Amino acid sequence: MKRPTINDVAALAGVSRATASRAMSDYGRISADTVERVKAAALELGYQPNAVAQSMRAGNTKTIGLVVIADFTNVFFDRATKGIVDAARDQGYEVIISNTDENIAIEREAINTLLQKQVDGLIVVPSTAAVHDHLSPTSRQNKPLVIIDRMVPGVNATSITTNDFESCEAAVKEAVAKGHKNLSFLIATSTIEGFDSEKPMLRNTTIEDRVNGFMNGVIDTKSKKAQWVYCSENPATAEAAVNHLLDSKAPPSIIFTSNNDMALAVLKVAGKRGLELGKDISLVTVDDSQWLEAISPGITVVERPVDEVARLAVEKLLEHINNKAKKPEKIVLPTRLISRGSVANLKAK
Amino acid sequence: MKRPTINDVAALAGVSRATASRAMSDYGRISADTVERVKAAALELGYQPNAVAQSMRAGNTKTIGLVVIADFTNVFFDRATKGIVDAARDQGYEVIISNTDENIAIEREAINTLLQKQVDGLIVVPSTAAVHDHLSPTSRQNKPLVIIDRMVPGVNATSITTNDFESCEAAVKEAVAKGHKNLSFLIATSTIEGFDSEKPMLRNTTIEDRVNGFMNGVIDTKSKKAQWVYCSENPATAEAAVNHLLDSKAPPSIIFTSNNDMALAVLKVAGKRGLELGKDISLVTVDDSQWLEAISPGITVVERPVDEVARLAVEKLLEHINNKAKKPEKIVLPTRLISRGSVANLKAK
DNA sequence: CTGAAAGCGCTAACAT
DNA sequence: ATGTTAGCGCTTTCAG
Repeated sequence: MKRPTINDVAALAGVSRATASRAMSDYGRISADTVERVKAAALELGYQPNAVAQSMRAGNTKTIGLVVIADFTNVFFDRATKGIVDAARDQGYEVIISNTDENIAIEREAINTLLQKQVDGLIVVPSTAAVHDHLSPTSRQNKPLVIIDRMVPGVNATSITTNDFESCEAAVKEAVAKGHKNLSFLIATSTIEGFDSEKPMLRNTTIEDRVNGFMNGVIDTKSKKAQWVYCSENPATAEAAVNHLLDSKAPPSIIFTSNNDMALAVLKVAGKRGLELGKDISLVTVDDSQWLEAISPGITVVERPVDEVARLAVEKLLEHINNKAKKPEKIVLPTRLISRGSVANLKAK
Repeated sequence: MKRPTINDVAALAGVSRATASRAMSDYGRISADTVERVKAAALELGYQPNAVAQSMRAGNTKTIGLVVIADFTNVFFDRATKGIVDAARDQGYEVIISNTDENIAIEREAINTLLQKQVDGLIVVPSTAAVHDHLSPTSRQNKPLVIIDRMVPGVNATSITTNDFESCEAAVKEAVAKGHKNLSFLIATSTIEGFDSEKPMLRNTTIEDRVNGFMNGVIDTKSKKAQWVYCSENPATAEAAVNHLLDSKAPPSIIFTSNNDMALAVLKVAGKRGLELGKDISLVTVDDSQWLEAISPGITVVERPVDEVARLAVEKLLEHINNKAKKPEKIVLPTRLISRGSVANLKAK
């Protein structure tokens, strides 16, 4: 009743298990006749090789570990996950997934567990740029590592990120060109409670990049009025922050949000206040989703090449695993501003 | 430069590797003194147990395989995946993910690979109810299996599904109560090309369940006019199907869609035609997302308890893995109709 | 309380 | 062309 092993196959075929192994993997010198007999025996027994034993012997598991945060308000990480799983499978690798919920302690533990399970490499979305001792070559047993979505300065590993700066800047410029003079920015960050106009420490380079892009847009366009609100990721707080903006003395005509959590808050508040999107209030966010395009008006967005990020992450990781890669690379992929109806053209009036 | 093994720890601590192993796992009779010395040695060397070797010995991997379809237009599978990964981790299990894109050949292969990797159990979203030889106890080496989202009649395994029938029926009744007399149904199915009003073979019980729920609603409310369109999952085709409905002699006042792909098509077409949702055209769909609630008007939806599905799937699977489970169960969880503004109240006029 | 030895299933040197 | 043997790293009898 137990799974057949290569020994059973060998016995049935009347050969030694070394021969059986050779026959199954088509290596070494072996007669076509034997191969056939062994394969027939394997088929008859329903033999399936035990990958754990193979890993034990070979010293590799053909498995990579993915440490990621799950986020259901944008499809970036979901699509990245799918992209990575699919790309890995194409190369004969499976993926073990860990979700960190952006918690560094969980991230640490996840990486540890993955290493104990002997993954051949790691793809990580680091929860913070501030702590990275657990990503050092020693901590990761010299296993290859590719960091995606965010950079972690100080870690000697390949990273695949996106150039959010430029498109965020472009978004501001476009809004100003359309006549928006009173701008506002709603930035999500887990480093504070509630919301505040003071810029706090930002935990990751991606958000920093977006903020800088927005900022530069403001400077370049010489916009006088620009309000900044940094806000915790809590939905209720986000709505409060939006209300705060709209209740200010000089309410903004447009809100740029750093992610879709914040954009949802804007939509909700707009709905409650009866404000029409793209008319009474304008909105720009980051990370495209199908629904952002489908609703009316569609929402203007900074789109990031998530499939490309995923594809490259696997490609680069495997290069390192197979020792074909030299030095770590810092790859930054371009983003794209997709203009839709959520930004009102104030000049047309 | 190599990872230290238990032998290295034993050597450093001056004990046999059997003793070292005992010390590390706190089992058997062993002096507190030795335990301390061994653990100190382990710490000094940065010893991490090799889970592959442990699996080899123990005959289990503390890993489960998840075979799922990725779908970015609704969060059901994404959230299920997260729920499963998190629940598994709580119990000390990791999850290897395979995406099938609803392709039976890939599903077969994925299950096979997972079994070769010696997962302790499988959670599967079967791509079709029609084929299931690969899910039989023999094909899966008698490894425990839990099927989610859809039932596969004929497979002897625990399944966790949702009762979409009732809420879909309720949705129709509510719409009729609001004065809708001309109903339409847009059902996604991968079993046909293009779209058609003839009911094709449906590949899974979940869609079947929704159709039956809608159908029963029509019957119960004695609605005379009801148009049915079965449509391939292609976005362009879906839009064409919506246009077809709206261009018919008696255009429906409401469209019930079987999933969010179809709902997006309705939104797009409505946008292009300048139809206002919840006024000129009404919409009900299945599977809630944050954006369905955030936009104005919100979209009425049949919500399924995805987190509960995930939690239960892991719970039941582990019961089977630990031999605590008796017979396979067919668990059906209740769904809920969430009414929002996308269904116009025609009687109020 | 601890050590020696066996063995999980596999493959690659090393024979023959 | 095939068989014998060793060993990947670990845990668990079995002895002592």
